[in-house]
Amino acid sequence: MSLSHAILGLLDLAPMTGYDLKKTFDGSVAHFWAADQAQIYRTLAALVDDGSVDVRVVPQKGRPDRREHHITDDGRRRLTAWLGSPLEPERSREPFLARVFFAGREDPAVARKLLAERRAATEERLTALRSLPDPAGTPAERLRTATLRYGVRQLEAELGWIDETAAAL
Amino acid sequence: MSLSHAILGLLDLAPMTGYDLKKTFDGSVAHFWAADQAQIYRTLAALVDDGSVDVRVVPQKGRPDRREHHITDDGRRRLTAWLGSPLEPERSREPFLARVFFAGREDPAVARKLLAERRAATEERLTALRSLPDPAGTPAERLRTATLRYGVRQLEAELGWIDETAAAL
DNA sequence: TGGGCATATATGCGTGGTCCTATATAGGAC
DNA sequence: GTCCTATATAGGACCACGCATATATGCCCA
Repeated sequence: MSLSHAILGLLDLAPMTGYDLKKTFDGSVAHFWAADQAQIYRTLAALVDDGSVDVRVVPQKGRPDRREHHITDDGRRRLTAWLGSPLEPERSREPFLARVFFAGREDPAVARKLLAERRAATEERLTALRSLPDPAGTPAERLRTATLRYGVRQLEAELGWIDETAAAL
Repeated sequence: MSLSHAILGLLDLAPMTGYDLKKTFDGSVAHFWAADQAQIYRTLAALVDDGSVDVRVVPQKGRPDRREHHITDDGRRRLTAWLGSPLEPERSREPFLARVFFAGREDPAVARKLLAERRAATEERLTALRSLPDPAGTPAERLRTATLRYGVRQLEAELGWIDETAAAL
């Protein structure tokens, strides 16, 4: 359940409503974490239950009240514990590679189409990543922008592999 | 539900029991797909239900009967349809990058430890990948080994990023 | 007046998936 | 004799998640 930790991390930067969190996930952390709106609200409720977060209702005129979620000391402790805990082994799951692996039973055109489609998608994601601001500031900011550079490197490596593989067909 | 397609793909290469499939997932396709044993049996049952696969029971002495699963013509059609269908957009979920992103609130030692741990894990996976045989044979075999080279490229890119990022701390 | 968009929260349903445990048998190690 | 490993299958509990949908309101634009 890394989503709860990601939420704690974001609430540590600033108190937010579920709605704010959704926008943040879709914006500044989309390159490494996608979150469903319903799941955000559910996880938020669980975090309130276990005391990691508390809610302050801010009335608004003309709009539903903001239920602003603030991280608690307990929440900060859990965040710190997570950041210091050993890395969980990641289990791979890459549908694209699965297709490549099995594409051999089809006409060569299928594999070519696969690679071409992926190339387009990868290029698109690369432009999206590169257009994001990359100012190196405080150490904390540098770590955050490093996650963007990670994406750029991975995508560039992928383009290289696609071209090599397509050429070998 | 890519697992069902991965299973169909493997059964297209050779008929197998659930047990065989588990070994295959842990072995030759582990670099791009991890599968839980219970989930394999459940998915296999679903594939039998929808006619993609049929079972031939092969009695054995001293061991439980082999329930050998064979792909049917319907199954082959579904496999082909999947291989030709448009790529699903992949939603990212990278716990490691999430940690890096939020590590800024901690002592610099935390980020350093994070990168060092990841470096070791990445290096380990690289050696595992490189030790696998890589003979270019038929076009189908070349596509399968291409998925290994994909992993090598990604891991190498990651090592580069880790070193760059660690140096910038 | 009506439509579309932004703000804001929440439930229900289904499903894919992980972990744990149970069952059955044989061979080899200690 | 007991324990471990390999072969082989499967159910139960639980969980995180994705998608669809509902509700409420105010603003702007046509």
